[in-house]
Amino acid sequence: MAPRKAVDQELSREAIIDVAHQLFVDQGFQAVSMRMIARELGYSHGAIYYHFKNKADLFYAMIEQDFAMINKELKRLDKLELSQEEKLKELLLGYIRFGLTYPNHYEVMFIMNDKELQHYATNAPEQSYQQFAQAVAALTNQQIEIKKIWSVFLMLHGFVAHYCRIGHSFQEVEELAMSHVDMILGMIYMD
Amino acid sequence: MAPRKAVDQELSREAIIDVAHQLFVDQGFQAVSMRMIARELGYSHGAIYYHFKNKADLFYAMIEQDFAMINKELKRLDKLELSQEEKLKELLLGYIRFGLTYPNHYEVMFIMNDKELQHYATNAPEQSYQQFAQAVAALTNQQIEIKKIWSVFLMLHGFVAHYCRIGHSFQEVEELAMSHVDMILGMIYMD
DNA sequence: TGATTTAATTGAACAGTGGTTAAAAAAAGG
DNA sequence: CCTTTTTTTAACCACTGTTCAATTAAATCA
Repeated sequence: MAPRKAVDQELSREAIIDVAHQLFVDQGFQAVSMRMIARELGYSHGAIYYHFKNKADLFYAMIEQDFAMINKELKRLDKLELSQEEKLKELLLGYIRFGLTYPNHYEVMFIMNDKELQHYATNAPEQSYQQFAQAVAALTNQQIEIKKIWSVFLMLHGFVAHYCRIGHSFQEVEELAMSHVDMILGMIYMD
Repeated sequence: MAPRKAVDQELSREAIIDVAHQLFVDQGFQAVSMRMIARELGYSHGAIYYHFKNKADLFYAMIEQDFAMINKELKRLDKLELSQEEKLKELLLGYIRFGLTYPNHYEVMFIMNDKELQHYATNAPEQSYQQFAQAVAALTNQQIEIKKIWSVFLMLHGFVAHYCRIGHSFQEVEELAMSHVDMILGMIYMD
């Protein structure tokens, strides 16, 4: 039997998540196998089970990181020295940027409908939307209707969902995203 | 060996497509196997291969039907006796109505995402969009920018995709749909 | 230092799954 | 009766997630 690897090349949760991240983003949950991840890492598939209970456990450890990222993104926005209008614009554009920078996680949160994963992530989208809605309300001094915020959210979601699906990066569609956001802003400030 | 079934219950391409459609929409391309489809039909899995070359062939035949359906819907609108503004509103609302009345078809056409089928999943919706865009351009006397039409499409898509996912019918969200459409119309007629 | 314990890794094994093919069989049509 | 059409079934091979005894490097202790 082949020997255990030396400690300076020991496998870690982070290393597994990194590789799994690339593969999941590239091919989706179903298409990626534990053996593929292990092969990519240069380890045997059994080794992953020492660090993660199972495939779903690995997947959720992975997206937990990116939920933290959304919160960080919202806090980053709060600290910027901008006018309310500029902050609002940055919020909307930031939503698109996040969705297209982490398309797989966006898919899990707002698009994917996988029976196996649904048990874990059910209320996550709702929570995320609540944060978004509160930010929008604050940045418009509560002048905007609830219904309108919801429409704004769906308008952004439509953009991200589409370009997520056809696999475009944020850079590739940045200009379009900006014009999309401008139209939404025009609608917000219109009576 | 078990006998061949009597002719009055003969398997047909249509019957296979019907069952496959439900399963594909519910669970995605990868998660649905030829054996599952056959089991649901009450036939053995080999029988499907008499009617379709392989799994992808079955999927393509299925999606072709769906796109034919949306084109028919667009032509129906053209014949209505309404003003341009009313037609435009009916077009946008009709898009949502179609998506939520046939959520299975819509999901397969515009939401479902599978690497193995990405070529088809990007080209076919593109054609459908072109028809939609031409209709919008015509109903606004070509006064609307191309970019704006595309944004309108994505705004509608966001609405349909979301309520498709959580399984709401058109009736359940009709009011919200109308206010969503009104916001989009306001944006269209604004400079 | 050497012995022992602990942590990490391996690879075989299990119990399935998948798409696809092809020979055999039987119903239908002529 | 013979041919064609349709269906079944076994078989092939390459997968899958997961478990677990065996194995070995590192860490700890005497």
